Amino acid sequence: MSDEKLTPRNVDFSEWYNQIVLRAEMADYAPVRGCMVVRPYGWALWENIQQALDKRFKDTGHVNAAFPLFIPMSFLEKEKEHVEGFSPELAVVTIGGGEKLEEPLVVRPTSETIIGYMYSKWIKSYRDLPVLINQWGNVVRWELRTRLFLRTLEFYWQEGHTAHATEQEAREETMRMLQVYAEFAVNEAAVPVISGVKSQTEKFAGANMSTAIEAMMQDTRALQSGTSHFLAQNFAKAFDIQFLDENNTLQYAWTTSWGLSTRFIGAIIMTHGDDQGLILPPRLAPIQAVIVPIFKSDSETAAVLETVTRVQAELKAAGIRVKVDDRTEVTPGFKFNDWEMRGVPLRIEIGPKDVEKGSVALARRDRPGREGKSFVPQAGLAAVVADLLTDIQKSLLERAIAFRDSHIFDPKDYTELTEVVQNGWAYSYWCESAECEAKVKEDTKATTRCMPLDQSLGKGKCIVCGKEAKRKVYFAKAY
RNA sequence: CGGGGUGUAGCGCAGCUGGUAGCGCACCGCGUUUGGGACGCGGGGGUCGGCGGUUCGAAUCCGCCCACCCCGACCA
Repeated sequence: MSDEKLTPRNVDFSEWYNQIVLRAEMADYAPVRGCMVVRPYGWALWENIQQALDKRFKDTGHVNAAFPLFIPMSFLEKEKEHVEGFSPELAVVTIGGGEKLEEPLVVRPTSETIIGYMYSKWIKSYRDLPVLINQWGNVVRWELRTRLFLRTLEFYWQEGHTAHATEQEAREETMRMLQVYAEFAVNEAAVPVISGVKSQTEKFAGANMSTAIEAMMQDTRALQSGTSHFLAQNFAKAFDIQFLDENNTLQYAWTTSWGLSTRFIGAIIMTHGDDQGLILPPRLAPIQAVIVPIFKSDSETAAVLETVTRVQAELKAAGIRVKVDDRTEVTPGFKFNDWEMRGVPLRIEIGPKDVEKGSVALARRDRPGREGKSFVPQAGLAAVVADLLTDIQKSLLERAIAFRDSHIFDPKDYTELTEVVQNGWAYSYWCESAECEAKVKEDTKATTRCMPLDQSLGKGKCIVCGKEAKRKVYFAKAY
């Protein structure tokens, strides 16, 4: 697969990205426009993402369930903003079993509506609340322009849908899950994110307030990598999710929804990858260490393979995800490049010299060439490897933070803002008017990404119009 | 939907002054190789996007259609 040099990032970032996805065998184009096949290596990464997130969801009291793929068209129409937001990108089934359907079925673009319908059946009392359900599944949005992982017609994700007795509880849930996403991104994927509130124009169709984690890719464009929405009583009213409270008063529930998709794989690729290929964070990497055996003669082969097998067993016993590349049809040099393309964090070379000296050669993926190489004894290798993986994880995060922070600017005036967003993000006061937001978008193609939560409120002038502004927002070109 | 482009082997391409298809990589077999993308020999694989027209003869010329890609509008 990895038979040629990658297009370097600084030559054509998009091309670099596409080549990595294909050559690392993360995904491939499907026969239907805009659809992709997630290949085993890409899916293994997704499974590790799922595990890391699912644990966090369970730890915060959520349970999993599965709702249908098809949603009656009329459900979408019950929430005004929701249908306006999603109708242009719906896939609709009109024929089933050869018969024209009474009512068209929408292939779910998101499941607020059908889950809202079910919640109205299940929720009758304050004692039924909160309902904290998540589902892992796929959805379809008929996008015009697609990119592997970043925007495909069909994508895999999880969507959490919760219902609460009070506004405060629902708001807390919205923020809790935003925090879960942020913590996951930073600690598992080494993707530093900025979390905050979306503007009214950027929010989810049907939400009162949307929040998101935003990550900076290496071309400085922003990638919304996870969202958490406070839906107020909008869907509860549309679907009659009502309950009797302690005082026997009928109340509408307060709901939230939150999601993170296979798009996150794109975030990992574009945060960490280099001109050799992918670099996966050790905590999520399907293969954390790959052993490349090296030998010439038959007599060497036996000795090398014996050592390789023993080292493999020791690492595996230590809980390290290790693979031996025992292919005989390609040379070690080919394998080095191949595993670099696939982003395996650590390579272990074992050859005749190592058998003789009782050593192995280690090469860390995040530091190319001689700098990342070391020669260590076979004795106690598992501990050394574990420490190295920890260090690689840490280094990746530090590097990504350094990149991000060196590309965030505080422009002095509007002219400077229009300049900095060409190669970075601007963090500026904004009056929160749609007009000023639209002006920036028209002049620069940059949009508001999010307004961080931990701001001390109350001072500053809008970078666009000069009026009083309460808080700052990130302006950036986005995916 | 507007502007531009491309369709020839799995991928990338050549052939386009008409004469019945070729190169590189990949793939299969054998042998030699193996510490940074090995080499030799042999081999398999193509309705030339589709339909129609011109012609003795079309990958090649003409017409229509289709698909995909890029730019824009739109977007998790």
